Amino acid sequence: MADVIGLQIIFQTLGEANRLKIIEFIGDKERSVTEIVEATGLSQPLVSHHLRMLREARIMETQREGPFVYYRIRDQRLLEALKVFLEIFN
Amino acid sequence: MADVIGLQIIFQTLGEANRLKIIEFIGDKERSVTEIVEATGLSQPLVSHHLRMLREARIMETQREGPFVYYRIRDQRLLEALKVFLEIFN
DNA sequence: ATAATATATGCGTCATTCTGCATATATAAT
DNA sequence: ATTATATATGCAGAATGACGCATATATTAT
Repeated sequence: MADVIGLQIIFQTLGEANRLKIIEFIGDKERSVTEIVEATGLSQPLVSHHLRMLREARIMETQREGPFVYYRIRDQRLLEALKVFLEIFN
Repeated sequence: MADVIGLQIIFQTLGEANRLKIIEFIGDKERSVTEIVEATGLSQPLVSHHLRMLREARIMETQREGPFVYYRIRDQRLLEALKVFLEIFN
């Protein structure tokens, strides 16, 4: 169970309400920034800011298609791990 | 995958280096505050402070035995979940 | 080239959190 | 009661992070 300290950035990034909202909205799908803005009600710069953190933490990855940038969760096992956390802490 | 927002406190609490050190040291065992202080090299008040947050987040639970307070991880499945995170993010 | 839409970045401010230090409380022994 | 050890708490300063706003960059269409 060594190296847990390396997870600091991950948990730091997950420990913010708006980023969790974004993750919950994206789920196992792909979503453009605009879609995320509309779904969350956050300002576009704020969403971009949080998406950047999620990408830099390697929680999400992006794919540009024309003028749109689609975000998705990089490793779908993360969603399973989140379910485990939900079981542990109601 | 709803309610993920409820995990904010958990991830916030896990997203700090000293607390991760404490978790890593405790593992599946019980440890007194003094043992944690010695193992981490942190000051005793600082360790107490972080332990309080871990307890309030229901990540850890305590048991007093005489003058000692032993801390342990409340649900051992958390350790498995951390392993999954380590697999996802090297 | 200009305009329109989509996304990203820079900066200042406010709020939150970590830490050190001093001190308080709890338990046990003499 | 006093002393010693174990743990917890209060407060102030420093560091960090979120947010709003303005603006920059990228892409497509006219």
